[in-house]
Amino acid sequence: MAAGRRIPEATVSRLPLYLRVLNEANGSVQTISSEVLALRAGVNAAQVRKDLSYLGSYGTRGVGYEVGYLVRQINRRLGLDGERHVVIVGAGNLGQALASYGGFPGRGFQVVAAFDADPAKFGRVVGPTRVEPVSSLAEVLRQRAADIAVITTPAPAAQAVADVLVEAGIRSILNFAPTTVVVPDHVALRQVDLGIELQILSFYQQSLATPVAGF
Amino acid sequence: MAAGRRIPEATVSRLPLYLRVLNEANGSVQTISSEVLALRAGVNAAQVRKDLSYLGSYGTRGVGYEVGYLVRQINRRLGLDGERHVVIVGAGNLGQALASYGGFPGRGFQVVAAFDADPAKFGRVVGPTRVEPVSSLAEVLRQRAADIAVITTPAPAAQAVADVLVEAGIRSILNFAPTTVVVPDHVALRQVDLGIELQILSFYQQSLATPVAGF
DNA sequence: GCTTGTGAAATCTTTCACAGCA
DNA sequence: TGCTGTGAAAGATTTCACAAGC
Repeated sequence: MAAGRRIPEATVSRLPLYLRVLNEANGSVQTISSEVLALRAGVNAAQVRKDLSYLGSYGTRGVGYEVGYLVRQINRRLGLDGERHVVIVGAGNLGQALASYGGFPGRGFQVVAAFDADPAKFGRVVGPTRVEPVSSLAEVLRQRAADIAVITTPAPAAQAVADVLVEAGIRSILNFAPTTVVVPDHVALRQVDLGIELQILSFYQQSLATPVAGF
Repeated sequence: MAAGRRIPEATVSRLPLYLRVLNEANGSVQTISSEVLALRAGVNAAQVRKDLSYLGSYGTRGVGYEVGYLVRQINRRLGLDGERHVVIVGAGNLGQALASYGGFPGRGFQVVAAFDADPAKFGRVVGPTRVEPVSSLAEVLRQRAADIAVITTPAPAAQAVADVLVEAGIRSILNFAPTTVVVPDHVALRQVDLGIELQILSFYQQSLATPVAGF
């Protein structure tokens, strides 16, 4: 009954997590209950049920959710049906790491190109492809029907790269450069700052330490 | 007046973002208004003011916030005063990328060791250190007074590594392996799954595409 | 006049609790 | 009986709007 509704942002951010748990469980079990799924995902069971209810009524009362079927529904709803072509701009350490990242192929993401501004890196093998000059970006993007671009350049280059990507017609950008880039409304943008993760962790650590009274 | 209160989780997750903007602005201006800070951080100005009010009343009405002073207050509140020693477990591509990640040194994080299970990698230079055998983990952790551990191993090894880390007395863990690890309550844990970022991006892209009517 | 700091309102998210169905 | 699906309650977060202060 909730099937047609808009999915809350908080739910969207948890669906990939459920997907991960479901894929790990797949093969060993046919069905999974909200309770088990919640336990493995580290959330509350009611939350799992509410989240999944936004996709539709895909569970069976008294039984649980059919794993394979649920995986397909979540994938469909996240827009992860087909294979997606990813290009990586910036073949430094992080770019190389992502190009050969194990978590991509199994999830439908295929790295089809990697770029860098440094001629010394041209031709070097990174993951399933080779480094190409950033000047050929626009052309290669079209040739290989790229869907998603990942920016792993140093911060000062990020905005210029984003501009070229947008100009070349890319619609999704994942930015790992530790600086904010601005894109037009029709481009989906997600920013990830690895340094920030460590800073937040520091706060958690501190707030765990402060009120401790156990012995 | 709000200075002593508990800081909401949502606020904590934005403070590092403000820190980034402030550090970029530092030097070129003395003070910054909530409006400018909000614009550059991509949030609402009222939100910036409310967030900063949890730290105390550090702004000046009619003027704004003194940049250097605000940076120090945020750092202090996040527990980022001193230098923190980071060890990286798993010297694959991602581990190497993090070891030489530019975003760490300027933020007070120093990589003091890197480990791997593969003897072929022992001694290899990664960032400011060399790869050591994971069997020496506990000993090295204590020797170099490590504060934070980053797990960049393949998924199957992550839990075992986390167990060793906890046993060796580490109090903060950042896990990049695409699997959930479990640690005792007194350990601060943060999980980052790079694949999930791409999946969420796919959803955004799709939801942008769906209701479009512009021309 | 300009910008902060903050109650109060609006909105979003989580959790509860139980009816409904296999 | 067991587990989903979901209204309704509780809680958290965001936004508004304006008094207070430089």
